[in-house]
Amino acid sequence: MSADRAAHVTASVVVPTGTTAADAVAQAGLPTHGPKAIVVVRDPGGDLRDLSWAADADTEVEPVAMDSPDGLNVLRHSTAHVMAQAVQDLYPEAKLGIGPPIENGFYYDFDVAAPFTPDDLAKIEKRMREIVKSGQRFSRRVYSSLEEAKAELASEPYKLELVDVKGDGVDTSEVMEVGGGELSVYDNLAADSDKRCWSDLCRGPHLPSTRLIGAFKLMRSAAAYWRGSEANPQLQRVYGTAWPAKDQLKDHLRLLEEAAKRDHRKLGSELDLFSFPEEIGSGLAVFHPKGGILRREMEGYSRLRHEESGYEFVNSPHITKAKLFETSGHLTWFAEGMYPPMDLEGAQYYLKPMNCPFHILIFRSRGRSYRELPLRLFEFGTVYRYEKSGVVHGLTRVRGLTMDDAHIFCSKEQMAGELKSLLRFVLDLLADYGLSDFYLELSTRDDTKAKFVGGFEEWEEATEALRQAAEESGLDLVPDPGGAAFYGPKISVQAKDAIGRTWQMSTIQVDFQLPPRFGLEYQAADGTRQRPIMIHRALFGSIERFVGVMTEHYAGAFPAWLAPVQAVCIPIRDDHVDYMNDFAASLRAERIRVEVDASDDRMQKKIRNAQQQKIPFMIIAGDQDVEAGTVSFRYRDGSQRNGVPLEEARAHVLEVVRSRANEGPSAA
RNA sequence: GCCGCCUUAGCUCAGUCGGUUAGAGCGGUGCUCUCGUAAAGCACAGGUCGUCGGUUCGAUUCCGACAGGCGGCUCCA
Repeated sequence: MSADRAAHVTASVVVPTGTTAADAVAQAGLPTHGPKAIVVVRDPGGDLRDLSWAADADTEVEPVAMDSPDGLNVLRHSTAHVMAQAVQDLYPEAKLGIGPPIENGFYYDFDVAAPFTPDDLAKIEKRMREIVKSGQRFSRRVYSSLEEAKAELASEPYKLELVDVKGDGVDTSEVMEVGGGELSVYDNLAADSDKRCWSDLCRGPHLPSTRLIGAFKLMRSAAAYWRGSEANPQLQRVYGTAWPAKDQLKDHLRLLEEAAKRDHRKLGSELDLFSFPEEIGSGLAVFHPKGGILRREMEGYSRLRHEESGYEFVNSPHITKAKLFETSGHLTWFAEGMYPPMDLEGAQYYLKPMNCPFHILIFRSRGRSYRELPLRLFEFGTVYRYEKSGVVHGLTRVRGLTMDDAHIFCSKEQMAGELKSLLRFVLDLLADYGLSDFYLELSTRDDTKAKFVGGFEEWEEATEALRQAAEESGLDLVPDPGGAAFYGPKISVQAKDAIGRTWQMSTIQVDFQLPPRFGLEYQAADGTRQRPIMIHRALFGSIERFVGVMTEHYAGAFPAWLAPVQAVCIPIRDDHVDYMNDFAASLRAERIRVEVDASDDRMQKKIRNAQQQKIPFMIIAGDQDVEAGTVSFRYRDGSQRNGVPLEEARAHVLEVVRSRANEGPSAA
């Protein structure tokens, strides 16, 4: 049981034979309304049941409160139903898709003639309020047969399709509409009569009443493919959020605002870090001087760590003749992700979408001995990928990117150890940049799907080695069956940022495809020729994405060691400029990035400017400080340290920067 | 790539129901002010209203295509 869930567990109650869960909850004196209301119960089999569920034998159940993770899902799922009812009230021709709860909210898909406008959403929201207020009851009903279900759902083509999918025995566990051993429908009944207002094919469970929906808001509408496939028609998806109480909705909206303030695209231009000039093309960034410093610092520290960990640095060109990518197989399986070729002197050249083939050629440039393994080749390699126009997004999804890419060539025997130390290395390095909350995803082969390269045993061995490395890290490991590339399984490191959003960072991938394609081999101790195992890995993913993630993680207030400008000296009057220049020069001599603001702004304005630029140290001096031979610090958090002797001030800045501390600085 | 929305000064945004000189704040430049912890004052410069085409006597405004952006879907470092 997760800690999250444990915190919400209420002592179990017994539902006596022939009575309902609601009776038992009321009997136990548990809340039945308000944000902490018990909305469903968990039966001994672990399934969630409506409060109207009746026991056919004395049954011990666990009451589930609305503000628990399961309770929130129920709330949001029920709110999705309310929304669908509102939509069909207002747009009777709308056909229903699916409407599950998601993180922080829910969505529902509709087939409508025209997409929803913001005005439509406002109308839908208004209608939803009426429904919520009217206190409709959710009532479960089970279809006695497939035919009965189909007859009732005759006007809902998508629901019919779901019923049939279920009939096919396909796993539909992720579809809320159908599940378990029966087909059920939820009727919304008017509060004071048993009049049926609306129904939806659904496995439930649901809130007892719409009145329990404390707060909700429709967020946006967008198109989504039916059942997630590009080949299917697009439905209109409406996203909403729902909470047990109004304050929680407010908090959630505040969090979204906070996230918007951290948006690296916005901060990127505010802090003059990078831009995407239209003239260059979509998804192609230029880094301005300040963004350039960020990259240089990030790359520099990474280089240092790689050097210490036995990596060798290589370089490779950005374009190559087609043959290389024919050999590697990229042109057969990655062509749609590549820029089209250019014809030169009778040959076709391609921009490289990946670095691996180049590193392979370096491995193959001469005979290799087992004594050289593991051979770790590292490069900040810039690659170009033709991303579909709709997916390009800030720095996190671009068409030109620089990977901190390495390929490790090792023997089969070395693989497990190498993976283990590699994962440790990855996590340590990310932690040095201030990311510390991780989980891992293990992407494995899905045997029911596409073809795979390599034998079953190779896959097993590599997957096991990855799994062991992951497990030894002690981090949560989320399986991602079928997520592997066809040439090998992988671990990806997901990092949570300062406000809890997760980003895919590093990937560690075992490759069975390329070594044989390029005929790689080395000479073993016994004189035989062996094929090396190849591991691909990128820690930042791409420098561009990493800059974006760091920007959002720190909300632009970078740690002093990364900050493009580490200190600004602010003279209070013109005649303090020389004093500040001298002090700045003494810092600059220690490679501190320091500026003196000698503009004719008032010092309050200079502080405001430095604050907005999120500069770690503001160093101020006026008459008092000049006379005393001191300076005064103001930090980003507004805290101050006044009258610090010059030598001490200098040592303080150096200490904070050189420690690569990711917190502060602050006087606090 | 698909669906919807958006594009006016370096930035954030007004505005034009199709009609002489398109506005504001910030930012920039100049001058005045010389000031102790988040915005001193004044003045000036800056826009062929994303691009191309169409409709019209006349288009920044209406229509279309394209480019770029935003939110999703699919995909992904």
